[in-house]
Amino acid sequence: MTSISKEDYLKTLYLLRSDTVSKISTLAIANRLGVSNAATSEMAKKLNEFGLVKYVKYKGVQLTKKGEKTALDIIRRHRLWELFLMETLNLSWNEVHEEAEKLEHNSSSFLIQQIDNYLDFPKFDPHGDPIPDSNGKMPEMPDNVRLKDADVGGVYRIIRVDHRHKELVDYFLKLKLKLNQTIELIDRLEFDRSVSVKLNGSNHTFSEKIAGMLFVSKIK
Amino acid sequence: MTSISKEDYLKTLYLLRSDTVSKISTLAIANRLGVSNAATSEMAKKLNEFGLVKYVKYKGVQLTKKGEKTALDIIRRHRLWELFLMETLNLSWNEVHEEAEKLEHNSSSFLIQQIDNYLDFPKFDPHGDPIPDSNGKMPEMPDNVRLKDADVGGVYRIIRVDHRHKELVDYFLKLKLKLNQTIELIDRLEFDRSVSVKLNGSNHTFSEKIAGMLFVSKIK
DNA sequence: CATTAAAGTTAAGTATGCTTAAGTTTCATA
DNA sequence: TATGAAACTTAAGCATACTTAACTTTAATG
Repeated sequence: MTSISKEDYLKTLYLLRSDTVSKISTLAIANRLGVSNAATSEMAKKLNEFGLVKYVKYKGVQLTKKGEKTALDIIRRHRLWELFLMETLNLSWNEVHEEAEKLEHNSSSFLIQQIDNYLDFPKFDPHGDPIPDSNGKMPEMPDNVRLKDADVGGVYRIIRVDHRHKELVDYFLKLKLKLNQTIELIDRLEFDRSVSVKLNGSNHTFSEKIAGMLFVSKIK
Repeated sequence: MTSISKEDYLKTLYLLRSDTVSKISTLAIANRLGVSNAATSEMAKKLNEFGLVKYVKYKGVQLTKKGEKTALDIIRRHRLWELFLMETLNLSWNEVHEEAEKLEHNSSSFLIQQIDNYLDFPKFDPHGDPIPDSNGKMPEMPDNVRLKDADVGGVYRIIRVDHRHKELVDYFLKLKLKLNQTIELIDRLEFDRSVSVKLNGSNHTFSEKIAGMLFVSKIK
């Protein structure tokens, strides 16, 4: 009834939605998955028949409760695999994502439970993304903002990194930037909204775009 | 060029061949993979085109050097995954095989190298099957015989278990039978060729069929 | 409010890998 | 050495998931 492709569509629907938008356009899904629009329309129809999404022609695709449950399960698998590979094999941020993309579709529920257990039921993955529990409940994220929106003079803790851009993650790795490190927002240039920060005792300047990829939680 | 199905056919061809027989009938492959004969004939044709097997109609299928290389790589992946899951998650003989059947097709070469490294380049998997190295070289098995063919009065070490039958592996687990244990062949009934053995300080009787599933190496 | 570009859908076609049914080859044996 | 059963192959058809090309709907704009 499901399949790797279907799982990918459902996961993508979950990841593309926001607090305000739950209806996703077929174009957005297609772009994210790297397939044609036509493929997405077709799949939307099928997922609708299976009761996994609500799909109204020309009006976008929306996860149903049932679809959301499946999506959360896939996301759980993905994030647990990432953490497991980092913990056991010492892989880096950049090495685990691609592996997890495949492993998430190819392990039994039993195996996922064993991994969860081994990791002692973690709430966050190595990039700071929350891991749904076995009932599909997402842990609460601590209060956080993107570094680009943080207050000048504030002291923050890095709690999450957007890791969709390999090159950027490589850059972060080079800086030895890690989760839970303290980061101080020294200044922001209004000219281009770039920020100067203090991290690991050194000063760095991040463009607004880069600062948009770091999520931080205020310490003081 | 390859695919999960193709990998499974190649692996099966490798596992079905013996010292004397390398041409495998399409029927044998079909039975092992649980697909129809027709599917196997079709696939044989395709693998032949790819240069992975030599296939002559009505005469069976035989791995080429290139096909063998791929087969060995898949077998390597399978056995490394089995060992890795047992070592890290403490899974049992019976729990790792099915997982490895999927994982073997869904992990990068890089990940497999990392696992090999983590395990310190093991030569044998948890069932005693040899693990090809990264160049596709199979480790030599120690001299061994099936327990059903061992000498009465001999003292042996268990070095390999045929684990294709779940029910039998469960039985072995219940007996706490493990690799490298000492087993003594007390007697053999000519009536049905069943054997009495001493294992873990207790006596057991194994049918010829069961004794055929245990590979042992003579100690004295 | 008509127009049109962008967004989205449908249709036709492809590749993979399976099925069943029909047909062909092989080989043991009478 | 003819023959029939078993082994094997081919043909036709199906499901999934994709493509491109043609078409339809939507919605922003003059």
